[in-house]
Amino acid sequence: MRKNQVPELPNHGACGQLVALTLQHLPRDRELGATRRYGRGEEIWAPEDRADRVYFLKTGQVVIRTGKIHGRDFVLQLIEAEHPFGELCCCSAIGGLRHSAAYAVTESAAVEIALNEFVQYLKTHQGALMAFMFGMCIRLTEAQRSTEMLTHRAAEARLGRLLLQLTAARGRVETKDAGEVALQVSHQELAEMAAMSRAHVTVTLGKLRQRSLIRYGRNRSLVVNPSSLEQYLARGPRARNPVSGV
Amino acid sequence: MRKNQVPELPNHGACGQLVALTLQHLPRDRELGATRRYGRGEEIWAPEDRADRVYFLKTGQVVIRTGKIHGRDFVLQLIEAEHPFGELCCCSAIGGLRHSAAYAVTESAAVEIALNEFVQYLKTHQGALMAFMFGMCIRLTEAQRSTEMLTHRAAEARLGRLLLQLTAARGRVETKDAGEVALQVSHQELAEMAAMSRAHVTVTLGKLRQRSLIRYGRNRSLVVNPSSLEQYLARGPRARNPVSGV
DNA sequence: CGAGCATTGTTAGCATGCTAACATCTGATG
DNA sequence: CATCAGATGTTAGCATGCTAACAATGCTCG
Repeated sequence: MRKNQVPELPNHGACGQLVALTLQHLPRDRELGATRRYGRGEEIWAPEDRADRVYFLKTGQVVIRTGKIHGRDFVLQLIEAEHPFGELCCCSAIGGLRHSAAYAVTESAAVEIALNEFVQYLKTHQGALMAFMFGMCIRLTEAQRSTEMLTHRAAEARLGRLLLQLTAARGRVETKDAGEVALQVSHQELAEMAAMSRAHVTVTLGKLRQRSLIRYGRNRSLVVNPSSLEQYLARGPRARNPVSGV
Repeated sequence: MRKNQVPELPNHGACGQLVALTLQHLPRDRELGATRRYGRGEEIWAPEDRADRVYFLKTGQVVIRTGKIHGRDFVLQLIEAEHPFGELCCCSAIGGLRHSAAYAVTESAAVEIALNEFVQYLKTHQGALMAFMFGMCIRLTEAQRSTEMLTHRAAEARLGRLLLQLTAARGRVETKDAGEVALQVSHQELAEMAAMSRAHVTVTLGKLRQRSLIRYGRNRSLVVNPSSLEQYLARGPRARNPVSGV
């Protein structure tokens, strides 16, 4: 009785863009927070810093990692312009500390707001609070997909699922009819997201390319065919024959 | 400049209990949703079901999994009484579908609320919305910790971190002075959370037991010494000597 | 008590990902 | 053009987790 029946709510997949709280929803008059600038690769916070501020990225790109960049740690999240980051409240942070690290990928600027100030703002702006809450739901969904991706131990499964996630989150449509999506990402970056070695990413991508599930080359972006890839992964590791190359 | 300075906000770790929205915050007069009952092991939703309802668990326990229970899938989240689940809004769900599965672990009862009804309630109850938002922050933090745990490929690291997570989330204090925490969990359950095989969980727990980082036995609960374990894991896999047994 | 069942313990052999090292290719830079 | 840095491609050997199967233990229930 709870299967796909008549949709009770319109199903508009991309509505995340519309409802999540972004920089545009904050007051423009600078009464909230102050802008900070970061150079390429600069640390924004470290694991042992207090989680007492929220940021909204104005320009550039920011990456949230599981730990300091020179350790054996991985990427948790990529933040694009306009979006909030560091938004986990002090209460939810373990011991009030970050337990993660944030770095500017490229030269970046972000509005930094003290947590209590931000919470006060949300309390007095119902719409912003609602939007922020929806944004949190979206983040949580993404985090759960990452978790799901990481539970796959086989390289093709893990990397394949990561690609599907990325095409959904930040893909650029390549061919309308074939439904292909282009990604701008290096093997190194994929390795850090999928928690694999760079070498193994290269090898595994090569296998997917042989099967024509993806296309790429030096200096050309990675083009994914999500539906074929999805179908391939759904078949399960057992059902796969080696590529029948000759 | 952003290191540990004077705390700007009180650091009360357990405040999650106080601020997250639970069943207690909903109106008692049943104007919201209806109670449903589930038998032990019964499916509450499947991956292909529409994500158009929110639940609050009244009694029992519920588990959210990455997929149907007989496949090779794993545990995303455990839900205890009073807490909400299925709370990812339709917008954030991919294509409006669940992409996860929920099962009653034990005989359970839950209030089921249509999503639009719930959103409407939040819109008209500022406090509930705020509490719900904080709850989402907590969930997101937990999800990111799970992700971090899964990026560790070595068995001791992954399982050890899972234990630390569990002691923080649902541990029962065993000895006050030694700071030990007891967990009620089977090797099978640990395997499903850490995405390992059951046999390997047994072996790895055995190693941790040999090092006196944990205690357990048939029919006795798993007792963890979080600080020693934390310290042990922080040393890193390379620094470890084999157990100097004799 | 005895049978059945779930949990924990153990092992051999296999599959697969990682490390490390090096090769190739491309674009940028002086 | 020559050089360099970064990205991709490739391989051999090793480390480690998994599969599968079975043993041992303790609880539950007739």
